[in-house]
Amino acid sequence: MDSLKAKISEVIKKLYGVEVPVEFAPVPAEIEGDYSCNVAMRLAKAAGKAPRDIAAEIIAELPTDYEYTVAGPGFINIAVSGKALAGQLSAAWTDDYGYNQSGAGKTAVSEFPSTNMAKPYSVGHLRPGTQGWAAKRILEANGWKVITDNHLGDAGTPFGIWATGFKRSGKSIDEVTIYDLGEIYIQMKADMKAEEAAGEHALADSAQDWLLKLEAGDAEATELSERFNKISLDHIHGVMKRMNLSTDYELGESFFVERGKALVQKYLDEGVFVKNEDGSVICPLDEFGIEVPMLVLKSNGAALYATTDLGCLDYRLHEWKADRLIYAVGAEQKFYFEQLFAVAKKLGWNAEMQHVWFGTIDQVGPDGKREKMSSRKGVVLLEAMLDDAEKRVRENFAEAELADEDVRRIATGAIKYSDFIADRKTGILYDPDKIFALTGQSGPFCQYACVRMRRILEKNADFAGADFGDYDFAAEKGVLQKLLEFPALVAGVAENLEAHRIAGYCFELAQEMNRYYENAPISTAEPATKAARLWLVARAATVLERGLDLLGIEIPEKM
RNA sequence: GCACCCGUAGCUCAGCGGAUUAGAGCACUAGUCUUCGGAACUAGGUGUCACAGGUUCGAAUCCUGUCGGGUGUACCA
Repeated sequence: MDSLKAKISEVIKKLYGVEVPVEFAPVPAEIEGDYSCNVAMRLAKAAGKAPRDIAAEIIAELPTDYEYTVAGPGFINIAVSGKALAGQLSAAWTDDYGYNQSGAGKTAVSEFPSTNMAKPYSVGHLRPGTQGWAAKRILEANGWKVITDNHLGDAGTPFGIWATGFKRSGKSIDEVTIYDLGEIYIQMKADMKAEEAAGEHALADSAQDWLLKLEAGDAEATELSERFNKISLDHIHGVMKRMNLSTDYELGESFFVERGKALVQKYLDEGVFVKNEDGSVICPLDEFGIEVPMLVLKSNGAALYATTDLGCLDYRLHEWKADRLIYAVGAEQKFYFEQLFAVAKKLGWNAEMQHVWFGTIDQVGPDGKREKMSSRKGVVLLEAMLDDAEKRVRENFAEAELADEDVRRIATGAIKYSDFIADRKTGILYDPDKIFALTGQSGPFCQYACVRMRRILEKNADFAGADFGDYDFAAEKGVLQKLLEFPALVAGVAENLEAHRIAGYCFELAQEMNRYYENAPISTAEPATKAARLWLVARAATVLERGLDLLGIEIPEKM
């Protein structure tokens, strides 16, 4: 089809002397043709002619390998035979079909899930993980080298709050679990809020003290921090393993404290940053149209998120030589990242910096209204969600006698896919019955389609690769068109990291296959037909698996 | 106040630079099949695409305004 596009461009240039982007779109089922092209309408104004007349003129110049019709207001509809489509797929097929090398030689860093070590892994950290992982896989499919880094929240105020609350609780460090620590943290946050409202600040001061002690290398603070971090990290690793997520690095905030502070001093000396009377340091951003300057050092001299993030940014750009930085973080931090990226620009740091933000996870509140999930309202923990998902899978697939690993694959497949149904910018409504749905547009539906294809291929393995003569591929047109779309889709989502378009594609392909089986029997077909159909199924299976892989969704052995 | 995001079917959401009769899933109803794996497939929609203007041969899509919801707005992360 690419050669036809080029030919159309050529004809347009010859006839009208202009260049117009030529794209093909699928045609609605009721209308004759397989692809439609709207160039005639785009040309109408420049050419000063009616779109339908232009379409006719263009068609007269085109090769006769295809059938053309002028439809509607001036679409050129192109009819392609199934055989021609099969020929195209065959010609385009390689071992890495769907992938490309547009990012070859370039390095990206994808930051996720940036877990807050103060609390147990909650549903709130679900999206950073799924979206950040998809960003990594999508870029890799486009030839990028991708470094992943879990930017752990292991420094800053949370430690101070933790330490203060922990000492107050009187608990033993050898007994506390991540759940205890999470409760302590949440209680402390509430108490501090009440304290602030009362005009007091004993707890806040204590938290700041602990923080300063830690940064100064105080022995007790260091030990507490290490113990807390180990408990938290073990927990995070456990949950990530169940989700089949991992990162190459876990350079937490604490790793960047010194680097960040040194940078602040450096740019303070150079006059880029400004010191306030109270001792805090800011970076003015007026020239970027941002009225609120970025605070890069607290008045007491302690680092804050911006300090460590600046150090981190510097590290990624200059140590890892990154060309592109991806931050999979919620929408609440949009303004923060606008500031951060502006600071980087001001410092002359050049790289593509992208905040891959996403909407909140909402729930239905007691009043029946949709509201944001939050710790105070009783947050759903990811471990509990995974347990629930696995329980539902076991119940629903009781007859299949699934292996534990397959149960896990299906459960996480359902959870992950639900995150990719909508555009990442759209908030998600947490509804367990919908997330764990096994029918309709869901992860299990797609996984099932893969398993089914694999089984068909296995059972008919002896026919694979056999000659399929002059089979017409008439029944396969829908699937073939879908398969031919895949490479452009993978390339198309690389810029804005729109994983939901991959998810939609996987569903459509799975659905297309289900329709296909209805009227195209395989095992009972004539040898040539059978070989042809197995050839198609093998390719569809590969594409569907690759699509799901980009979303981090695994395929179970059986289900 | 200002900035950003959003408003599409009963519900949850697609609709990528404007284009053929605005789609999918869920739910509901009725069918199909002696099932290569039925968790399937087929059929069934009277939607002021929040509202009002504008640009255009053509607007859910672009522009302006209004209303409604969400998020953010320096010592939290």
